[in-house]
Amino acid sequence: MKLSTLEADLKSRAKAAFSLDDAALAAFALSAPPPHIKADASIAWPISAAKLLKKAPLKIAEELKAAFGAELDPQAVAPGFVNIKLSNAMLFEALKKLGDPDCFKRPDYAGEKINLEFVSANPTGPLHLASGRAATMGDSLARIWRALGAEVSEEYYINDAGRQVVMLGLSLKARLEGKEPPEGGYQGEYLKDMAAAMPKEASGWTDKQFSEYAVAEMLKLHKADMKAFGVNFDRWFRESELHAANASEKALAALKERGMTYEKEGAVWLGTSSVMESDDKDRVLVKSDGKPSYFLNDIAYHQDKFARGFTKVIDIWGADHHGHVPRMEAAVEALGMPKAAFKVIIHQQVFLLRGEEIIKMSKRAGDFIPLRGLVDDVGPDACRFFFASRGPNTHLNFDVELAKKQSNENPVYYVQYVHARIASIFDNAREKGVDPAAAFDEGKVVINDQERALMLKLLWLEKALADSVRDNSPHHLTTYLTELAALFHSFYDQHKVLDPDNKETSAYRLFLLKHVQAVIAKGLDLLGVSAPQRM
RNA sequence: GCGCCCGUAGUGAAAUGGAUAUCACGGGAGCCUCCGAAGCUCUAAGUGCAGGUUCGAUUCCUGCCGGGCGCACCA
Repeated sequence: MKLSTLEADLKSRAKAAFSLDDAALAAFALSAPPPHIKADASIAWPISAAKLLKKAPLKIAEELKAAFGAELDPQAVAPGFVNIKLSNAMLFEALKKLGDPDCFKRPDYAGEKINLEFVSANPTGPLHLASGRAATMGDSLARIWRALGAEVSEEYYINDAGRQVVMLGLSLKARLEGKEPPEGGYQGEYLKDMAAAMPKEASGWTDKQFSEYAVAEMLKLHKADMKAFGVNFDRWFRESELHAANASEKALAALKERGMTYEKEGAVWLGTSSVMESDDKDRVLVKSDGKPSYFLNDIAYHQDKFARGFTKVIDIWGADHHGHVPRMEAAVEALGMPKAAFKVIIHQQVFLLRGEEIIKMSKRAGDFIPLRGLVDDVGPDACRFFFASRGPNTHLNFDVELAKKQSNENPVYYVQYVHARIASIFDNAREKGVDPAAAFDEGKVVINDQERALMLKLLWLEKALADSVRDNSPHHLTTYLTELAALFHSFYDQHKVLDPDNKETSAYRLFLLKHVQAVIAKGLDLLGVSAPQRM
């Protein structure tokens, strides 16, 4: 029985024993007890239920304990915990369930179609380091949601229309002609490289052709960079697709029809504040020059996403855009979409340090650190594990030199080493003629403390995934994997797996390690990190 | 000024309101005749300040101090 199944089972027993409704049991959860408590799982619910039930917590714990039955060896402990232990048979059964490819699927994710948009950097320069954070978060979350049973489409939005793209084209043209980019153009070296590689006939191109060429080339770069980072987007969505379909006009018409707009001072406004009451002021949809605002285009884009049949539309934005969240939420609601179907995940920004100095990254000024360089230097595994290990709200100062120096001590290797070590043990078993899948008597094996800790830890993977989606962050998974790795390394140091004199123990330990290896591989895969056989 | 985010050991991080605050790097002391030492064991060091709520606060609330970001008919 999986821990989530066990939790549900115990919860329903509590529900029956105290004649309660679901709301009263909202806080009912299994959790891992602190190390000094000799139990496998712990329930703190009796303490929180004391007020509701008007009983002493410990009394509730005693009654809950009575409802659980003896096979879990439940103990009621002050101030009101119930601690349980899993029998060996339960442990083995639960471990075998981990092999099931669908074992993390949850019913509430069945039929969920999620559109997850992230990175979406402007195509005016190479991807810089900070994009690594959004890319890691987005792709890891997508993988985790898929493991839970959702369908996820990873999407990248390309602003390939508007003034910046014109400027990009003009800057490229200038470089081709050996001139400096115009005022407000892009100064970076990458346009010199691009100009150098252009076809001969380019000198006769129109400005529009330069723009299109530059965007197309930049897009190739972004795609290559994301691929090198292990992120595969399902859709690269161009802003120009929206314009070709008159999407902004349609979005505007929809908003007008729903009575959400008004005209003032020659512009068309959306009542994000006055009608929807979720923003601090109303926002312009059509500027007084008659052109759609960026906001309207963005609304059209989100309308398009919903029209494609997604049940959830999620954006990942840097904190520099957090002020836009209320207006976008209001707009989605104004379109008639359910509030809960749209979500913006905000992550704090990444600051780049060069020594003590903070680099103000600017594609225009050409001073920024490309993502590709770091990925090539330290590898995508170390990069992704590094970015994935922090919660979205940490304010991250990224020292490039330090990152290169420290890549050798990145915890990712500590975790990957588990996988490689176990692979090596299985190689060894084969060499010695030991059957790696030999049967053993589950009823007779003696499980030592470290093995028990390992087994339990494997079962808590479920919780790490649940926590990750709850907080929209994969960092719970990196923490979990590091803890699991520590338990393994400690076990490995003290216990020999292959023991020719004790075939039962060997078989049992190989069985255990097979599952440790599988969980490590699964966890790393959900982070987009490789699980090597050798290092 | 208003809004959002952050402040945990020397450094970087972890901890759905739970029990003795966890981990890595760095510091100190040890461990390779034995399946991979990218490892293990031991050790020193921490919740910005002041209140409040609570049986219980790193977590929630208020104020202060310190830092980041945002407050466009730009995209």
